[in-house]
Amino acid sequence: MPELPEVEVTRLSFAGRIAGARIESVVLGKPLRWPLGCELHQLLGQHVLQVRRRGKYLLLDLSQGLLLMHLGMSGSMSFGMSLPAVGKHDHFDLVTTLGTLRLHDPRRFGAVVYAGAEDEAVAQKLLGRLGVEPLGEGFDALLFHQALKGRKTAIKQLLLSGQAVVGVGNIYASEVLFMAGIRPTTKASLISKPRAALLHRAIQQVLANAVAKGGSTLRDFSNADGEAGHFQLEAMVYDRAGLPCRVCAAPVKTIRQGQRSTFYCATCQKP
DNA sequence: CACGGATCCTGATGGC
DNA sequence: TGCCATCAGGATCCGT
Repeated sequence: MPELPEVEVTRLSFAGRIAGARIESVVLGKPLRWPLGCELHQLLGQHVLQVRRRGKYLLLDLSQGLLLMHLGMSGSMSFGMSLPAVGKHDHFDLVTTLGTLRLHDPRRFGAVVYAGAEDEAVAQKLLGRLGVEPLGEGFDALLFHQALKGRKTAIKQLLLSGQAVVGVGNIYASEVLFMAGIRPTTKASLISKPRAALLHRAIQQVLANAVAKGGSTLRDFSNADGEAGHFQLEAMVYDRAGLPCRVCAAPVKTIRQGQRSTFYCATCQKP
């Protein structure tokens, strides 16, 4: 589910309510992608100072360290004072004085990892090589064009890699390339400066709009209050194979790139 | 190093 | 309670 907009929508839905809370207990379910990396008692009594986001990671700043949370493919969170009983796919409960933050993740590609205050390496390993934030000051059109230079891979797969810019996943990769008029199979190195500028702007606009719409709910994504997103209703090409392009009415095409589905309009998007 | 593919896991869907 | 293949919003690891 979660690309940058869904992660940001999740963050916005509980960050203000958990700030200042004291951790009272932690309940673990089945193993997630990585081990938590600490004993549970190390978390107890710590306070949640604030909730930040880096790429698709949620970062809970604790009194003495950092809790990194990732939603993987199928994760979602809920937050409240009286959540339902722990279910089959609830794998992490952070019980605090202000409510319980719960990670629900059927496929368990998600993760919760603790990085102690003295432990720079843990966070560095997960966050150290991420590209720039698309909605931040550091996302510059010229630098973005530079990042495409020398990359032989298809632009869609480069976007997914998170090396040039973070947060663009499989839905929004197809969407931003449609808005920029660029064929997903185009080699990144062949994209001119003006077209890179179009793509840069499309990334900013599509992601910001998706956050405003509450993200995309294809199957079961919801924010920490259980509310679904609505961006998918206005997707231009994603999951629209064979349907008429919303601009030119030609049928939307679908291909596989790196074992992921890509959607595009062969008329509106040029190689 | 850059690239492409396999891989982790569970559930939904559709063809037979 | 049919069985099997395929696909699903991510990201790491491994071979070339």
